[in-house]
Amino acid sequence: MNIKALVDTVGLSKDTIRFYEREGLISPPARLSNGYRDYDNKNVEQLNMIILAKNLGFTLSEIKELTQLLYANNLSQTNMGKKLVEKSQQIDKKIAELLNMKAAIDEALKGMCTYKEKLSVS
Amino acid sequence: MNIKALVDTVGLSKDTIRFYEREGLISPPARLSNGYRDYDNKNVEQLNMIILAKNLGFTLSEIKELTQLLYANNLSQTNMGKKLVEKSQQIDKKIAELLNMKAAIDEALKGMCTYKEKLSVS
DNA sequence: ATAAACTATAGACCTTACTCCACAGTCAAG
DNA sequence: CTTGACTGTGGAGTAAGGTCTATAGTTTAT
Repeated sequence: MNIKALVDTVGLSKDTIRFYEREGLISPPARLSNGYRDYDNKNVEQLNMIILAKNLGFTLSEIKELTQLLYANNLSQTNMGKKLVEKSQQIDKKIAELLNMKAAIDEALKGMCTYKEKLSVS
Repeated sequence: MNIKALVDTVGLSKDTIRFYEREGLISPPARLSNGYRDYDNKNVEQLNMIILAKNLGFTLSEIKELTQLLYANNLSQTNMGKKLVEKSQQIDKKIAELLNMKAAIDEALKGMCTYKEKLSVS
């Protein structure tokens, strides 16, 4: 698939996709005889993972590490295992923090309801 | 409390704290007669919330909106309620995405284990 | 065979979120 | 009453993460 199709599939700009390639966040796509890039499903998967991870506050260098763990086959197994467990724990922490924030928001909402009740009683 | 104490409490640099003040992310602290800032617990709370939210991938302008919702008293109640519910849903979505990523990581870990088993059998 | 749409590279430019610097006033300890 | 740690302001500088522009080759439809 050419870059236009990829842009339409993942919703990133072509500049961003090529920037990610330069930065080593996605595997360099195959090239056609004319020099055009020819992306595959793995690239789509990688980009979707990047979008997800970015939205969750991971930096590009963290994402680079993560995608390399998820898509590379050439890392030492024990090393990789250690890092994956680490990432998994990092994610658990983020989930806990999100629950925390949600609690603060719900608190604020509850406060508002109390206020409204007071209004409707008086 | 002066800025030094605040720095020691929240772990941000003084430059960052003053930057957040300029950007309207925290309430402007009271000033002593000599012009020094005099922070209170509300400021500490606000900064902790900012740290949390930043770590979760919210931009400063999103955080500005959020903290204004949580700490301001001068917003129209219905408007505020709507936005808080919106934020709450946004957070639910992030949690779902994190669980997704965790699944991908666990998948990779499982794959590794299978690989290891094969090795130990052969 | 030419216009319109696509692709490539290289490098300049931009925004966000800090971070640092210069210069000046303030305060507490010895 | 000076030295060292603190505070203030304004403005320049920096790193990350893109985004845009110029210039040039390719392909498809008419």
